[in-house]
Amino acid sequence: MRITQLISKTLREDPPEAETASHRLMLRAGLIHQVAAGVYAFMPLAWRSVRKIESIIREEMDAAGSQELLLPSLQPMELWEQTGRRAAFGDNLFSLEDRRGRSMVLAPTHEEVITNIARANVQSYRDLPVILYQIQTKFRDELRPRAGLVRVREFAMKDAYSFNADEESLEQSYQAMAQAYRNIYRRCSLPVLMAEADSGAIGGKDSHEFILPTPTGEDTVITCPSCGYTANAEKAVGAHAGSAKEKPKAELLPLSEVSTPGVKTIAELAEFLEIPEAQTLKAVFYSADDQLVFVTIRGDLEVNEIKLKNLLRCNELRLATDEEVTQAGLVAGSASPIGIQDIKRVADPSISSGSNFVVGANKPDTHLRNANYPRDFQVDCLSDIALAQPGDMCPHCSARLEAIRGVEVGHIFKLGTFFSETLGALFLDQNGQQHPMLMGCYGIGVGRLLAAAIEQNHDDRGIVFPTPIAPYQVQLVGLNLTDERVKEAAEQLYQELWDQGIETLYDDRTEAAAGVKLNDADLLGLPLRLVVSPRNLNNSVAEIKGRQETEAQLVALDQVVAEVQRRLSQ
RNA sequence: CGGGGCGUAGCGCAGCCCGGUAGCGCACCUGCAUGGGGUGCAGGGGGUCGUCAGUUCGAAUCUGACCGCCCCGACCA
Repeated sequence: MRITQLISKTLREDPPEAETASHRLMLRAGLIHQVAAGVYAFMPLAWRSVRKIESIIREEMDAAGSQELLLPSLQPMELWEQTGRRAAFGDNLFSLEDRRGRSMVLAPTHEEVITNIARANVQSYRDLPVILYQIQTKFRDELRPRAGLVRVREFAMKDAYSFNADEESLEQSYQAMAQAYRNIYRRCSLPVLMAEADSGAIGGKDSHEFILPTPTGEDTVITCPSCGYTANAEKAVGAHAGSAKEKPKAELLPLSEVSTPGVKTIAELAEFLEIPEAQTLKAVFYSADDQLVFVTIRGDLEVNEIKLKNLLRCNELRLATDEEVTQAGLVAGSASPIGIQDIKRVADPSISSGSNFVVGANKPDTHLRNANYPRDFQVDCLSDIALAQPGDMCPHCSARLEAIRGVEVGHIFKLGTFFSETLGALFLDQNGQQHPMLMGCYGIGVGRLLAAAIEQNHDDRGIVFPTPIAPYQVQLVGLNLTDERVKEAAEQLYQELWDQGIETLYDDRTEAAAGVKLNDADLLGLPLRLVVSPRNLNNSVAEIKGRQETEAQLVALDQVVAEVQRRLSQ
């Protein structure tokens, strides 16, 4: 490919809207073009990378014994109502009407359709296991697209679905997919962490996320530097500092009121009374599918809304509004679990990890000292709903946990039988007994993988493409192409490289200054750069340099192709 | 949906307060020079000023409504 034939241009300056490195560099290098919020066109260079990533994914999926197929994106709404996922996805579901007024969905994922395909084609345990996959565009009307290709509304995704007769077989499929994922990341030069993850409200047992660590990531994983325990913060279990094991229970003192004028927050309360935050209990109010829930947790901890949502089995969970709280007769800032009866009460076990806590009195400007569970109040449900924090103790080895930000570049689930039961995907076992198939699903975002690869592999000059996913392997730069000798030599090299099957991008611009060309080469970041110039030509050499090397190597012109081949095969 | 910001040439921005010929940089076109890290000089093309309505002799500028985009939060199989 010749740069003079390429449609996209590079930008000299950083696009101001781009906050993350991958977004900024992809715009500057002319890889992507935004069409709407969270909707991007892939320009020719990026598309070459995407196709390489897809090839890697296909190779690993096929090697793991799964088969590719193609599924429709346009699906009837009824399918989504059958499984209840119209409500589960809510406004994230893109929907439309056809000319007859039938409601249709632009599929955000394909479990419903694939399960129906399994139902129609699998009748016997002899047909199992089977793993199917697709690489297709999916649609999700995200509240807020961001960071270029990281969170978008239309995106290519590889989704694989396994159908198994029993748990053991499901575990095998799950492990095969996990290994395929590790292979894919390795080939894309992505050092990912495999983290235990929340499996969502609908069924599911095991679930793991693959996280690429980066400070600009939108996910947080909690990890143990000692034993390697790694989990998404939504899922992670941490033993909080100052919990019961460390502190023997003090003698329970009688409840007493204390005046706390103007004190609203836990921080203010702790400061006012000169006690640690862990010596208080915090009240938080949620609306779970429009039912008010009173949550109590130790003052220094935060509520993990995912855990709470799973516990309550609700579709929509949000903080209650001030009106809802007041209407329920609660006093925000001084709310108390003591004396609450008509409201659903949920608490974290941390409320019994000490004694003689300070809580609200449900009277303005007043709190109570020496509250103790269960002496002074009861709850409907006591369950771990706390957000794990760095500094907590690892549940496996008791080392201190750390927090890492990252981008989710893959997610695998054991779905269980939710879809197969709901949609009737049944099979007969050896004994003629009918069972729902066990299912797993395994997703990887293709565009996000490209963004993650750039996020991980760049420097202050531009992208540093990993060779397997670089749009081209070599950037051939001709300096001063008005010099006929240079032009001839460069053209000849260009021809020879392609003759040897080496994907080469040739900067054949005659008018661009040397600095422009060299900077563009660094920005695009192909693995190897070849420079042909009058200076080199006088000595019958060309210059070869790896993207991350500081010194170029001089190679005799007739040895250049061999040297390129040698370097690329390393 | 809450908070903040922005829509003027392909991109980045000024002009708007104080209404009166639409401007700058990059990019693009022509010519000459230059030729190893975003080079110089000269000339040139390109804009329904987001949309609609209103005020006015006259609106990029004032008023109103709507639309879109970005950032933070909530959300995220």
